[in-house]
Amino acid sequence: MRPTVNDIAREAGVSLATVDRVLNARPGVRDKTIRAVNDAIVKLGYVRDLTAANLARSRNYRMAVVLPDTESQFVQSLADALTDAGSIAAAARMDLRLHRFPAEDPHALAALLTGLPGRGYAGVALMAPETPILRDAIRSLRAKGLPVVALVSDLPNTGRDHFIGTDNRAAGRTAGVLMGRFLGPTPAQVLVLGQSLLARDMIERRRGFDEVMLRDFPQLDVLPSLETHGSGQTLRHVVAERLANAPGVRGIYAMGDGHRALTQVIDEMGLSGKLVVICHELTPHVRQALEGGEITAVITQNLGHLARSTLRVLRAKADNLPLDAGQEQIRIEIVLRENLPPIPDSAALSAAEPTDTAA
Amino acid sequence: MRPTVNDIAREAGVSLATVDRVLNARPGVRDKTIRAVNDAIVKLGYVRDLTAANLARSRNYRMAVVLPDTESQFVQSLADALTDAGSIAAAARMDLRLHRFPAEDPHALAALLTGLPGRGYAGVALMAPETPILRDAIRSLRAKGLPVVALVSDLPNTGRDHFIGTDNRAAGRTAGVLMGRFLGPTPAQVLVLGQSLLARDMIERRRGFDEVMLRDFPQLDVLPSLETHGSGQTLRHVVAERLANAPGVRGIYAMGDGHRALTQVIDEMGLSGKLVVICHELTPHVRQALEGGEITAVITQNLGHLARSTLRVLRAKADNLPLDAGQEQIRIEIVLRENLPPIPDSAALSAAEPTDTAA
DNA sequence: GCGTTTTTGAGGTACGCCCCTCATTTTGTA
DNA sequence: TACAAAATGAGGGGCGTACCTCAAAAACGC
Repeated sequence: MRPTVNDIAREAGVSLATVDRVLNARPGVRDKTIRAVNDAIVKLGYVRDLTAANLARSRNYRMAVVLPDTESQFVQSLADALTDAGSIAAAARMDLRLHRFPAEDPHALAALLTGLPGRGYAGVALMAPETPILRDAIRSLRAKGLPVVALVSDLPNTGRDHFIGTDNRAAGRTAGVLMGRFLGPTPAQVLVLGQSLLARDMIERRRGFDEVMLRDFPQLDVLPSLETHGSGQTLRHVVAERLANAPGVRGIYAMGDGHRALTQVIDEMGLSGKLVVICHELTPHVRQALEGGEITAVITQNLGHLARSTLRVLRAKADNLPLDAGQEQIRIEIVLRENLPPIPDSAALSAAEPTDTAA
Repeated sequence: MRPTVNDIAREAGVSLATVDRVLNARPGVRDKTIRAVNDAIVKLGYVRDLTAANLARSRNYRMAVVLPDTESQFVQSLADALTDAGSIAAAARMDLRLHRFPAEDPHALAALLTGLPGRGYAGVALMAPETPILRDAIRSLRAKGLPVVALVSDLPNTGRDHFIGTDNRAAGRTAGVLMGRFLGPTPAQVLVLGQSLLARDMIERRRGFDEVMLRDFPQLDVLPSLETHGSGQTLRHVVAERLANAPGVRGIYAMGDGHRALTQVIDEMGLSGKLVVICHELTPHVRQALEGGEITAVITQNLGHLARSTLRVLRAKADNLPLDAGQEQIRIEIVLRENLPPIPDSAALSAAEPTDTAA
């Protein structure tokens, strides 16, 4: 049997009330007594039963997740992953609420954020580009005691409590090595695409990519980035034009989204499988293109993991508890056709339930 | 506020006792009443508070983890990861016990396993090669109601409840593509090492590797596997001899362990960075060799994830609950020097704790 | 309508912990 | 030594659920 608070009290020769005071860091206990209790805790190997503690506290965690209203598959997949994770975490008194803001409107975002406190929220997770007005909004949230967590793209100068996502520079470097090694020693040109060169993650990816290319693969000529501004139309034109005019192009690094348009151009020009194409984020389209051969490799992050990590971090921050750094690290994953993770069947129930609410 | 059993009782116009009977599928309730209660549950959106339920049940989960007593870094890292995960899960009434068995003694293993029931265990996770006697032991465990989970290497013909690990065939394929693409179009020879060609995982890796090599990289000549039988000595000799006599060898695929010896040979022959070396499992040695350039790429699985997954699966099986298939999938990770995950500092406490036991 | 069986209600205790109050003891200080 | 202040003990109510008992009510068969 696991030891309980009562066992500690007996072992330490103090009352339950004192044990409670020590465990919950309440004032009015002599150092000597504190030590006695802690000794008993160590001796008995006591571990507080968190489920019972939370039950007693009747703590619940309403969390806001704020995402841009982009219709991109990535954001959509992220939202899905968060919703999934949230519905499971509901059993642990989590209550996740998704909010969307107009992608290009920092003021609307700020208004949304400042409206959050007072509505019972215990924390906020946020995916957004950094702007001065956002910085202020985040500061004000934190001043009101709400932890703020940056999602996918970091907000380093806002005082956010935590960043959940990959190191984009390292991701860019990884794309670089793959590109370099896959292209081999023959000189070639590499096209780089990104919807906007202002976004922090794009800049960092590009920096990491260039770093490796310059250092390790001098035979490769990396062309200046092409901006697509999120438009499939633009991307198609720009890429088609480049591929037609620069016959030395043997690799494409797509830093942003617009994968569908890219795949189309490649197909139309009959170049599927003949180029090394590396992009980010394993969305359904990208998965298909990997299988089809239009895309060679994908640098991605596990959105399920990211979503669950978000919930754990928000919760830990709300309770002011430490994090398990190893668990919260979002890895940079490399996906090729050969290690494409199978799509888990959502109906993978491995056991029946006595009643349909028990799970 | 989340609805509770009391709310259901009120809504359905029945007593608490009846709600309890319905929720826990106890006998003696009319169909009509059951329906009324279920309607109330749906209407209020009731979700049973699992933590409170488990508390009331005073359910605890003593789980056995059985590993070979190999001194390999991989098994050691796995044991560490499991211990870590176990100590965290202790807060959720988990009680993980590690057992080791003599690696080459199936009888000792079987004896260990058959001794487990009756000692309060609720489940077993096991990493071991499949033998007939093991099959029987597992069947007998399951007959006694203990779920059995295979770790790292699957035990498909034993009726185990679940397998936690990667698809070794796909891992071999992944190693194959990397080898092929990294070596480029120039003809070359590839050395394959494995400690024993009888182990299921080795066979599957080799099969996946060959599959890709034959199909996609005909210019590469994959030499027959060399068996090292887990001896660093043997490995050193064999590899040195081959490298000296076969100047066309430009790639090494190390399917098993013995990475330390391999790194040494490569260093001694001044071949660091000149060969494409691909191996499995990111142990501390391998990490070092990746940074040093002796090893080019590693196919690995996240042991922290694997350990946590093990606990979740054991628990779900013990409670006969469904699994989140997506979460429990162990991915095949590709690690290069550029995306080497940083070692999380174990003292990465992001917040102070009132007492050192509260987490 | 009777007795019998089945269904339902009422209530209690427990799980391990949190959080509060009030009385009592101990400690430190003048 | 007396006194205030600090530390400790004792105890109760609660979180949401599980599981038990016993009595009361309803449904059933004849």
